[in-house]
Amino acid sequence: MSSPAFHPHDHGHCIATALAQAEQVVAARGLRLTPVRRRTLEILLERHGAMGAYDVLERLAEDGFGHQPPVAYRALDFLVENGLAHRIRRINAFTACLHPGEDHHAAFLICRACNGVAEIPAARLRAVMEAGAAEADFSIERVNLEALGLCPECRMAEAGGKA
Amino acid sequence: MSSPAFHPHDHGHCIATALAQAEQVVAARGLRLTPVRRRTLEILLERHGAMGAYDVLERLAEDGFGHQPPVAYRALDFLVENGLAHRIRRINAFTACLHPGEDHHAAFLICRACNGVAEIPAARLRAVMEAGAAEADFSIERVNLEALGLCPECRMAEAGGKA
DNA sequence: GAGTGTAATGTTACATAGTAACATGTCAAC
DNA sequence: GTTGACATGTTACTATGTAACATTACACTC
Ligand SMILES: [Zn+2]
Ligand SMILES: [Zn+2]
Ligand SMILES: [Zn+2]
Ligand SMILES: [Zn+2]
Repeated sequence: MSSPAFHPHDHGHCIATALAQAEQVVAARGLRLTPVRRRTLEILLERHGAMGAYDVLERLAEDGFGHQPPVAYRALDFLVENGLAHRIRRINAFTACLHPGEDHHAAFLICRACNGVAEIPAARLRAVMEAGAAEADFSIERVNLEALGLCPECRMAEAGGKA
Repeated sequence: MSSPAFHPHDHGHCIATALAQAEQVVAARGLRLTPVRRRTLEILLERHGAMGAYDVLERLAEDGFGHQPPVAYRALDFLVENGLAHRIRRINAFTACLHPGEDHHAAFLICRACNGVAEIPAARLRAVMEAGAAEADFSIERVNLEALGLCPECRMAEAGGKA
């Protein structure tokens, strides 16, 4: 199964399974998926896309949660630390993880036009990276593998716009 | 030759060749390595490390250049656009490129303790990334391949510190 | 060698992103 | 019902990055 992110699919299914798995992960670790945290995850799950912390915050505020940056950052950090979301450094944004629980190394395809994000498996990438690091006697702790470009839809739109 | 960045070496040589190559690249493109730009590159070249734009700016200001952020960002952007420096998104910083001119895709090993940065070849990484993108029908324009961890020296220091 | 166009530099002012520190609330355990 | 741990909220601030515009340097023309 390749990433459905950029293609039509039953996204309700994505959301349902991601939430269910999130519950499990959190329970297994003896942590709590509190209202803010859950809502934050739901917001991220609305699209296969990335959202800035301040956009998330705005949504949370609308829902009656706090209005200050730490409210969003704390929830987002919680999700990231527990593998329920990923941070996309390239665009200072966050995206929900589609298959939390599975200990995976992910890479990201980021559409510069629509902020869409697809998560692709990165086991091989990680391995190659580790090999390079070994040669330099460097010990890797975290990796960020991100590609910026155009998703199929936005590529069409750009090509069409020129015509 | 593996990356010398984290090991003792004749760094004057790194600097000299990088500057010479920079001159060539810029001349070949009909651009100008003006004083600010050159000085910015020299500052980045002082170490195999990453510097934030504001740190660079401070140094530039000391040398009599402007004191405002755009001064640094413009010079840095020029260097990045022409392959003379790289931007490290993970830590919002910039690092000099060690072999400009050669059209290369680089990955970076970033020491979280000393901000040291080693550039490693990323042709294979890029290829794997492209393969993943192809499956998702995504067209890549730029990639960021970064690993955070500890360089050999800082790893020793940390291990030693515990003892 | 004055005039003109372009690139580069500089400035002000602002936008966006992220965090430290502390006060308050919640809730389970004892 | 008190304690302790965690979660939420706030204020206030730091850090990073840009838009917009004024000024300067310099090549090129006439
Ligand atoms: Zn979906
Ligand atoms: Zn798109
Ligand atoms: Zn060197
Ligand atoms: Zn180090």
